[in-house]
Amino acid sequence: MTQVSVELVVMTVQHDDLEVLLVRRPGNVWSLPSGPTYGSPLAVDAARALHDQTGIDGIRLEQLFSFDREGATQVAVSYVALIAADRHPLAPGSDIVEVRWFAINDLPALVTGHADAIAYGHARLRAKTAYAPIAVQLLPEAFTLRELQAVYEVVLGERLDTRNFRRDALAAGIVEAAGTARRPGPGRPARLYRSRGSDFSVTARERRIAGRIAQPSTPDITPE
Amino acid sequence: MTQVSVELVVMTVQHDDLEVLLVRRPGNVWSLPSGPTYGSPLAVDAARALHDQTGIDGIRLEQLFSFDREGATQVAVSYVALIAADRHPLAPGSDIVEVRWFAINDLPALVTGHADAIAYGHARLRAKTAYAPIAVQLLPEAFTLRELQAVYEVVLGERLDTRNFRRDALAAGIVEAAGTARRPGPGRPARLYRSRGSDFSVTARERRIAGRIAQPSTPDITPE
DNA sequence: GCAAAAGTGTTCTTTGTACACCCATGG
DNA sequence: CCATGGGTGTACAAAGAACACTTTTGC
Repeated sequence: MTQVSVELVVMTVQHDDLEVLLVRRPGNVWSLPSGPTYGSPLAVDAARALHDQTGIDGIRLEQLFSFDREGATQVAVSYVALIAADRHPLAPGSDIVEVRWFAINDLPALVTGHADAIAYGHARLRAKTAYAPIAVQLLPEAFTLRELQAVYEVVLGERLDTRNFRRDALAAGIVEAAGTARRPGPGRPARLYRSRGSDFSVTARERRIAGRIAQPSTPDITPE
Repeated sequence: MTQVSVELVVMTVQHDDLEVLLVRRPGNVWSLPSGPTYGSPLAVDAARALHDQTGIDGIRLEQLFSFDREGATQVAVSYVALIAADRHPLAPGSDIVEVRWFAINDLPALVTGHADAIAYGHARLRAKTAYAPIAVQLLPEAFTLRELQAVYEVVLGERLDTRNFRRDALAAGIVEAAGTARRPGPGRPARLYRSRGSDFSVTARERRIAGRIAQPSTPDITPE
């Protein structure tokens, strides 16, 4: 009976904030990019919807949750992704009037249920922080440790201690030195690092935060 | 286009082993209990399939993953549960020839993809161990700490240190004393405990184990 | 009195957290 | 020479891991 649709929670770090990608169809409120399935693998259908509606392509998607919303006749399989906004110019698709990044703490009115999906996507992202080198994919090939830390702080929504962060990031071996930056303005020039693509865990406070992710409000079934 | 089905990874601890519930339809190999959707909330449809095929009722389901398997025209939304086998007698449904618990390390030939679903369900269960009082729902109202430890050991597939386990379980405050057991055979009689329903974390090795759960092999989409 | 299971504490190591000052540069 | 941002180390607290013997009972 039930039909399947896909929807995407695509996030970025920009303007010192975590932002989500939203689209607006003519005469509608904002919503997550979403679309029907065509019988390809779901993730392929999701990638297609994303490409058609926002112009974004070639990103890694991770399945998030399948929502069966009150009164909906469809099951929406959602995907999350974290990308570098500046490497993915936006191009609204034909039935889309607007595509835009919104700060996750300052969302516009949304299609029912999409706010939940975003919240859950954010939780998943925070959780991954504890064991995956998430930030690295957001930064240019070479970056400073302060930039890396800034990304983590935005994703976690929490200030990190610089000394501990550096110690942990270096110890985890995700980065290797790559020269020295020559940024404009005053201040000592920073060292540059590049990703070593290995496994990561900034084992500290992130792990605590990561621990418990409740499922979104699909009602539990517990009769009697 | 795509249709939705539901399937269930229902687990128990029995015979010193973690077991999964499987069903067999006439002329078929074993499979997870599964069924179509009827437009009710998915979890309700899942509960119905479980009840119709196995006779099991009234259990708490948690969404696991949505599988879109190679060549399948359906998306299978899977659910996990952990129950006490002895409190749920099995009653094969009308189109089922056999319902049985199988040790998770000794599964029969299965419908394609179901082994993955089981493995992922097991991983999820292990992960929950770190922060949820999972074992308590498997034991009778009053139980000994050794019984509780045995459940954890089976779920984690790992031997735990008795002294550390007791310290942590008591410190976590999930159990309270409830008299003394008088089990047959030699040996000092054990104290009984009952669940206090509070939150739990046997914070030790479980957390390490819990950390990383990779998604099952839905192929990642990463063009270019 | 011995076999069987229950119960109990301490030490060491690792991980996490808090915290304040000097360094290199541009203007 | 000062404002700006980069970089560094140490001490304390908490959590985890390892480890062996005594107690209570049935037979």
